[in-house]
Amino acid sequence: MITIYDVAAKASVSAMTVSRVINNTGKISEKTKTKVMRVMEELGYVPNQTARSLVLQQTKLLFLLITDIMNPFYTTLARGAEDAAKRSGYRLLFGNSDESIEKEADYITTILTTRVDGVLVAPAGDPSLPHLESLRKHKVPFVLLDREVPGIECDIVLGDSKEGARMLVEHLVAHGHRSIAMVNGSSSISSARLRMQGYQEGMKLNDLNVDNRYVFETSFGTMTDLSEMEQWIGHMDPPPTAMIAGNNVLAVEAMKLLRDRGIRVPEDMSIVCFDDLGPYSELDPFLTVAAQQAYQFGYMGMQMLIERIQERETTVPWKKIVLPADLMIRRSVKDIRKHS
Amino acid sequence: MITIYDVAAKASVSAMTVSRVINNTGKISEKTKTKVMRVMEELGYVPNQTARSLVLQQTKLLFLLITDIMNPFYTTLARGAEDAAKRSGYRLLFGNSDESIEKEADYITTILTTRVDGVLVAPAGDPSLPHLESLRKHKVPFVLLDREVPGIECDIVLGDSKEGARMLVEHLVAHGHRSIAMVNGSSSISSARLRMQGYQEGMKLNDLNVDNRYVFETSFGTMTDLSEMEQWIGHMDPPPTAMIAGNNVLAVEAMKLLRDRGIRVPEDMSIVCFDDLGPYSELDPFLTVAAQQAYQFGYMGMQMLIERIQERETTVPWKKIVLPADLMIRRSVKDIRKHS
DNA sequence: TAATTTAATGTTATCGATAACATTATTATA
DNA sequence: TATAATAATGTTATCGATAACATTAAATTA
Repeated sequence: MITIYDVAAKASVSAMTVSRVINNTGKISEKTKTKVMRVMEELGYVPNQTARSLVLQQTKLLFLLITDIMNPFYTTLARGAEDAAKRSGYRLLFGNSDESIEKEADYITTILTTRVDGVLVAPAGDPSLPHLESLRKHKVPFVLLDREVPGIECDIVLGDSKEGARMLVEHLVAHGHRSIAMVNGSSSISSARLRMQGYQEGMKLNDLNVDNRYVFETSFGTMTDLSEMEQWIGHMDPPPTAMIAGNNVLAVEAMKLLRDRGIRVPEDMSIVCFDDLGPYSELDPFLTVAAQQAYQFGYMGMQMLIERIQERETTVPWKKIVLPADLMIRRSVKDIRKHS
Repeated sequence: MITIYDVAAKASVSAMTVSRVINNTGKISEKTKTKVMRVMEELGYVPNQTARSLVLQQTKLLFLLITDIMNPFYTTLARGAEDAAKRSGYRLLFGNSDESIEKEADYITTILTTRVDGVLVAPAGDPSLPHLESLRKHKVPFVLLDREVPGIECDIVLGDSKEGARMLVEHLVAHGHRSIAMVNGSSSISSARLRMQGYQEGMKLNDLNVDNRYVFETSFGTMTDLSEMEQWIGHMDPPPTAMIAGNNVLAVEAMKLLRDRGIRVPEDMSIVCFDDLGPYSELDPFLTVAAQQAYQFGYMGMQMLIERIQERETTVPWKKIVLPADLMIRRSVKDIRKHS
């Protein structure tokens, strides 16, 4: 491997001079600069980031930990994070916890040993607390995405889950629905809890009662076992006229199960959900969704992280950004009002 | 930051002894081992991977470079690669070139400076050649995914693009279609070229002629400008009865454009494509596809890469794995045969 | 021209770990 | 008990870069 010393020797200068040329620091004469650059070119020299990181005590690496790489919400978010990282000269490492606390634990270890400069993390849920405490203890700056974790204070980018869910209820009610079910992710996840609250509040505001048999809790993740959900969908009697899904994955899965039973969307059942489907929003039944600004989650989160890293002051208060959800009305809700 | 020396001091041993405990090498007495482990625990010591990488001359980091993080083919592939990497104790860095040679160049620089142990790369196209030559020159082992690059010999995992395309033609012909269009990715990408060849051969085998007005070339990537494609779709006269898309993204985009013009799938136009839609294959129009084994691409590619890294012999010949495409017949093709 | 800046380059120590060799402690054998 | 063998631990050099300080060369000023 070509090192800075090989370059130095061939250019008949010291390693330090080469270093100065590379980093454009200090004073170097035009002549030696040109000579060194030519030699670097000739030898195909590439600086060793590992050695650099060791002495500089920074890796210029950031880490993005998401919970479901198959979910367009997170891939879009990843694009945003990537763009923001690149703009500031950081490179991005990346991991996928699959909504599992155990896999998340592995990644936390990786993060600590890799000495990344900072972490963007969508936590698997409330049990992520010890992981975050571990990051805090080792002074690794981090920003949470999408989910709060009780017990930890930090920078965070959130969606307005409660208001979004209320909005979805209102939309259904406005189209005449009064019997509305809810499939949601685990209640150990803050966004799921808030969506549930928004659903309940929305129902109450419209004098509708929340029937627990119409509420089902499972996992937000792709590739989850669907048998229990299938049971639930088949056993609601009488069936609701509409359903809210806690995220896009659940909506698509619910739809699949409904179709298996010969129930059509939206003719026999209306469905709305949180999060858009990315490029697949164009596929029938054209889901009506409370779209979250996935790209912004990643981009703004990354900006906050980088600011925090570059911050010398440790006294700056934690920042919290709440992004509104945007109702995209498409075609998965049937109007069942009795028109006058 | 807690270093190995802090641990050594507190445990009243040398750094080397601590190192031996960490790596479980050499001989250490039970007593000191326990003591050192307790001290590490107490101090919350985590080894510095950067320092370790510098002396060991390996990072235990691998890099996966894909061309479209929004495409379920690549996210599924990424899952496979991640699983295989983890099984062998490697961590995975990740980048998204967005089908752009320029962004790819940036990532190549990152890869070289980061001194990763190996790279899995889905090249942006034939112009990726210098990037691969650069990896080769710096002795970074790599495995190509999905696309060949003329001029470079290496390990590679491919899909059987030509046969897959022929299969799609056959399927359409079997349903009475004789006027079949093709939207494809750039011909500077080997898989796109082979799919085009498969299409042409399939047509000839059925005594159908390939009308160039029915063939359109654009980019495989999500978020590409669609105006030219829109033009093309609107100007085919007479319109074909069926269309083959070079990948899933193009199929979805084509469908969107068709719908904008009031053309229904499959009633007015049949569509088939390469690559499945992941979780979104359940959304109408239930695309009939030549599904590639995306997860296997990632998993097997990663295995080949790791074998190559651990290989001491440099004489082992390059390996080439060709995975067959699997025809998933769903509902996007209309049967237009005149039944007897 | 000598003295003083300032520009240009070099030397040494360091980051945190481990390899290779060195030493000391312990046990087994003669 | 002396000696060899082995177990346990320690010391030093090294990976490739850069910071901090040191030195030399060139330019400026008195």
